[in-house]
This record gives sequence, C-alpha cells and structure tokens, in this order.
Amino acid sequence: MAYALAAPRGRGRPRAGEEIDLDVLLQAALEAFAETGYNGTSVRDLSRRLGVSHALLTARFGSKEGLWFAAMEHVLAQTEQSWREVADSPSLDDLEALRQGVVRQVIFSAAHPQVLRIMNHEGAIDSPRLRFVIDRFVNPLRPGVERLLARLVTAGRIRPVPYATLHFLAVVGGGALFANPVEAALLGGPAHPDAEDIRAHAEAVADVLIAGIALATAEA
Amino acid sequence: MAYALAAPRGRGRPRAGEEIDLDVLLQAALEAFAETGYNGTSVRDLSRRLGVSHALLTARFGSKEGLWFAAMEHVLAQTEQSWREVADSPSLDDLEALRQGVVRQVIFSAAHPQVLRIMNHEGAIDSPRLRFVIDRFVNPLRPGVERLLARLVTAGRIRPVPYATLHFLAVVGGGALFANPVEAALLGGPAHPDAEDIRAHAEAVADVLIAGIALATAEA
DNA sequence: TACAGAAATAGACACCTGGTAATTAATTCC
DNA sequence: GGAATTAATTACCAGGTGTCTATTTCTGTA
Repeated sequence: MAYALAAPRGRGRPRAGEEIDLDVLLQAALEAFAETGYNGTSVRDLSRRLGVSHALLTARFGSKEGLWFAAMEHVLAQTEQSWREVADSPSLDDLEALRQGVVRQVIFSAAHPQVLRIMNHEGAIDSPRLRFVIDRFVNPLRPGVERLLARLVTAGRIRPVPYATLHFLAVVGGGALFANPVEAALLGGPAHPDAEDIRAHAEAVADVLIAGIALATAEA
Repeated sequence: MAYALAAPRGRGRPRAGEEIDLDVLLQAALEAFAETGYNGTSVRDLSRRLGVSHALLTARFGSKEGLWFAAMEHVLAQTEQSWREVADSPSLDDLEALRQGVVRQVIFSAAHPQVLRIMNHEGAIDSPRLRFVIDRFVNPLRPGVERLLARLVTAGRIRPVPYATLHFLAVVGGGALFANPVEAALLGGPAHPDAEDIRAHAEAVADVLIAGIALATAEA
C-alpha cells in the first residue's frame, strides 16, 4: 500500500538521481490491476498511492491502457518461459518432461499470481487486452504441450483424454489458486505460502494429473 | 444483446400484462456482471439494453449492489445443490459418489458459467460480494467433500493428497472453463458446446481426477 | 552562461457514474 | 366515480473518470 515511491516531488523535471523507479511503478500498477480489474482501477488512485501526479502515468504510457500493457509486458519479460526447453528436450523421458512442465508452470503461476488474476478480469472475447495475454502467455505454451501429449498417446503411455490440452492448462491455472491470497484463504490453503509450500503443492498437482492420465499398460 | 424486454414503455405505471419480466431482467444483469465485472458494468448501460429507465433498477433493488445480490441469488436458487445427497448417500460406493459429485458439479458450473466468472472478478478478500458467493456457493460444498475424502483415505482407497479439497474444487472450477465461451475459444474447446459435449467433458475431468488419486492397492 | 529539450506538475475539459427527487399514468379500493 | 397506491418515467445532483493543455523546473550542450 505505502509504495513510498518518492516524497512530494514538486513541479518540473526531477533532480538527477530522483527519477521514478519504473520497476516499482509497474509492479504497483500490476498489483492494482490484479486486485480491482482494469475498470475498477483508476489512474488517479494509483498515482496517489505512488506519490506522483496522475498526469505522469498517462503521459509516460500514452494512456491508461498503455500503462496496462506496459505492466503486463514487464512481468512477462521478467520470466523467460522454460517450458519449451523441457517439452522438446530429447534427453528427458516424455512422461517426466510432462510432469516437470506442470511443476514449472504451477510454480511460475504461483510466483506471479497477478497474471492469471488479471486475465480473470477480462471478459470480452475480442478485447485487445485479452488477446495480448493469450498471445503472450497462453499460446506459446500450447504447441509444446500438444506435441508432448501426442507423442505420449502414440507411444501408448497415457490415455487419449479428450481436450487433454485444455485440461492440462486448466490444472496449471488451478494450481495458481494456491498462491492467490483470496482464493487460498477461501479454499483453506495457507494464507502466505512460502517457497516450500508452493513446491509441494506443484508436485502434488503434477502427481494427480500424471497419475490420472498415465497407463500402467498400454490400452489405447 | 437485444433483450427486447419491452418496447418503449412510457411514463407512469405499466398496463396490466406489461409488467417487467424479472427472470429476463436478472438473467441479463447476471450476464452483464459476468462479462464486464461489477465495476465495469453500469446500471445505465444495462437499463438501456433492457429498454427500461435506469431509475427502475435502483428503485427496485435499492442500489446497484442490491441488483447484484438479486441476480446472484436468482441463479443460485434456480439450481438446488444435489451434491450433499450424493456425498452422504449410504447406498452409493464412496469412490463412485466422489466421481458423480465431480460430474454433477462440472455440469452445474458449465450450465451457469456466469457464477464462476463473476467470482473471478471479485478481488478484495473482505468484499461483501465475495463473502456472499463463498457462503452461498463454495462453503456448502466443503463439508461433504471433506467427509467423503476422509472416509476414502481411512479406507485406504485413495492417496492422501495434500490440500485435496482445494484440488477438488479447483478441478471443478477448471471444468467450467469448458463452458465459458471466452476461455473455451482460447484453449481450443468448442465455441458452443452442447449438452453432450459438456457431459463428455465432465466425465473426462472426473476420470482424470479419480484415476489420479485412486489406489489400486491400499498403501497409505 | 544562455537556451533547447526533457520530465514532471496543476488545472480544466467533457463525459459518465450511482443515487435521489419530482412527475406522470395506470390500478385498486372504498 | 373519486382517492390512495403503485410503478414507471424524466430531470438533476455531486463526485469521479480519462485525457489534454499550459506551466514549471531541472538537465545537457554549444
């Protein structure tokens, strides 16, 4: 809440060394959008909490939506997706790769719960904001998952579950519930899970998913 | 979009037989809240689409939030929860009861995607709106699930997965993704699933979950 | 040291919001 | 048939919104 970006700054250009910390600014914006949604977040309120003027935000990012895009881009750029490496690694057993992929994704989602949270707020299918998240966050995941699942099915190692990719992504999304303070509290998870909690949770989710689709003997 | 509640109605009290259809009104409100969230939905815009004055809505329901509560209550009252019967039915095998419970819940969620959608929009943990959904929608589910899981664990028929109830509820929630036009399209599901699609999906979700936690032989 | 450009602020703009008061028309009751 | 009640409308209010413009202050360079 008290971001304390700066003491009151005064009018003109800031003194050297007193520039605004973009990391802090964008992180605060991300959290605000995640908590109250795009419509529920006002530029003025955010700027007040940051201790800057409201005009700064729209001037720097062009518009409120520009700020939204910048905040999203910022968090997504922080974390380089390692899923594709795992999925196509020839040295890894396919089933183990699937399992590790789930674990990694759940941990990522848990580390950045704002991304899924913000996505939940977007309702209109043709919204450019939703499109951005999909293209940047969901779609890069799909091909790897689908290739891997297809290989496992042809090898007769998992059941050909209908809409398996959708299930997979849903499980990954569901995994993030754990790290979302709101839903964790609701559903009985720990209010402030530490890294170990998150890891244990990710492993459990992966175990259930893998055990659920794996075949002891090939049958399909 | 074109709810066509009524042609322009004119000033005073409506003629007999021209009263407002509450079902249509509340369903439209529910869909609006689901799509754009509480903050993003304006009473005036909704009333315009319904072909009534905006003052009607606040007058009838006290306030915008009153309208929200009425719309939620309306959809939840439509569907009587049958989960508890299933969970505590002595005639049903426990594992089969768990499976049927999942199937029923997924089908319910798919039939009323707005409920979970609206829930997604609520961010503040102490919001009275969020509390309402939890008390009315999530909490009634918990005891049955927990009792059932506990019985199955003591009987040695499923693995004692940590946070199993949370996983269960997450899967149920994830199941609803299928019926949400936004996410279904994103994740590659059918844009307009029919009843059979939904049933097949619900069965598949249940199968994965059950197979994932069931034990062929007791080991815990 | 003078000055062009950069980076912040304050203030005004038109619009939209939820809520309320005044008004009008149909119904119901005596 | 007239009076009271009900249920809708329109008009208005105070406050909040995103955006745009003008202003101020500091930096860097010639």
